[in-house]
Amino acid sequence: MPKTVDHTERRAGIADALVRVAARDGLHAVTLRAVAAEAGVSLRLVQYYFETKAQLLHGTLLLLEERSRTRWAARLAALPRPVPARAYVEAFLAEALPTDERSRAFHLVWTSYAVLAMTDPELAGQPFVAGPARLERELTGVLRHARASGELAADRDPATEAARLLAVNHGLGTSVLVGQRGPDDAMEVLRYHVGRLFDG
Amino acid sequence: MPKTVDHTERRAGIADALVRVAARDGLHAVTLRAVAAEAGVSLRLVQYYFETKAQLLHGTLLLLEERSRTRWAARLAALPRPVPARAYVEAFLAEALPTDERSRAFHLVWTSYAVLAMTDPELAGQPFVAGPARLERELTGVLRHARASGELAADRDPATEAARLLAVNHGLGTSVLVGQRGPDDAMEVLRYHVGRLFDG
DNA sequence: TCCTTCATGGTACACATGTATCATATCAGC
DNA sequence: GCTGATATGATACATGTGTACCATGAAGGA
Repeated sequence: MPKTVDHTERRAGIADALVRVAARDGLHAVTLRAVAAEAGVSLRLVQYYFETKAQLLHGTLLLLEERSRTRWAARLAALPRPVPARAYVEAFLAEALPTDERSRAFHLVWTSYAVLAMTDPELAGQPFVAGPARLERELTGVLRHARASGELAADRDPATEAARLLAVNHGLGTSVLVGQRGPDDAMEVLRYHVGRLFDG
Repeated sequence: MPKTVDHTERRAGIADALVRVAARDGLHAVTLRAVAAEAGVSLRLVQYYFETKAQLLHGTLLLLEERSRTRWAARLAALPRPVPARAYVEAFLAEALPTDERSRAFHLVWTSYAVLAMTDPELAGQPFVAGPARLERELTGVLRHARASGELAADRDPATEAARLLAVNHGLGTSVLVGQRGPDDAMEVLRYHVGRLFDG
């Protein structure tokens, strides 16, 4: 075998270019040629590493989800054990809000794709619904445990509280993305919410 | 002047066709020809009543917002005076969740357009950010008044609570649109939230 | 050394889309 | 009844897009 190129790395470079284009001009502006130009490669190369456009998008989303999972795991590892529910929740919220540029790009691409999945049953199955659903289950478990240990008040419903947390988080994220609110203001509201949750 | 046709009505018919196409196939599938076919008119007619595609989208969004405002006013008119804050909030939440098919189409189009506005500064100005912002101000006012009258606890911050309400509402709306949750479950969470807000 | 396979460049093709243009029927007003 | 503006039909055009095809350099194994 000749030339020997790291496909994973090449694919990551192209996927990053896609994310940059999408974050700058929107997902509708993501064309094979635009991604190729942004990545500094030829159109043919994008075709070579991702057979089709659907696979390009799919692969990019998978990469984003994997990185998100990694960051989340790193945050969790930095917490004391056993993990206090409040620290867990706050770590989650700090991760799931578009604060810096990278995070903004991530959430923008994700949200755009979610909107596509709303009408395309082909896309609906994949992790773009399952990811948040999984997070919600995990959060529910943490809150349930916290309630059992007395960290959370007994009259709180873990499942509903988890749904509420994800909902308020997503809603604030959207308001930041559209420029209605700054990340700091959004974080303020989230802190208020968490404070209410644990301190009543 | 000949023929005399009601332009407003014609435009409304075409705009409705656009909403149907967008709700069924997504905003990316909204093409002049698709809208024309859905409306049962020729491509030329769509061009005639909306000079350009941007104006078609813009006009449709304006129509949707006007109708939304009308429905909201009707709900408000049905409430007893002076309006109890809790009733006001519950009316708002009942309106702002994609329950039936019409509401789902409305929210889907709105969300899709909001995603476009995230990267297109041309679109960012229009009511698609101002609408929710205005609602948030109104809600803040109602909650402030409620706090003054004792209907809302004194340790609640009206502005933050309003932001939180809109955020959780939007987040739940999105989860319904992507099929993660049914409208009933979402309404359940909202009721829980409102209950917490007023009853502690 | 040669040859097969990988990596990459260039380009053509079919198709959809927004917009512009030409044509025509219909009817109000003089 | 004539006329001119209105409403609508049909179609052409330039452009962008995803995909397919052909060619070629590069390098490791026989």
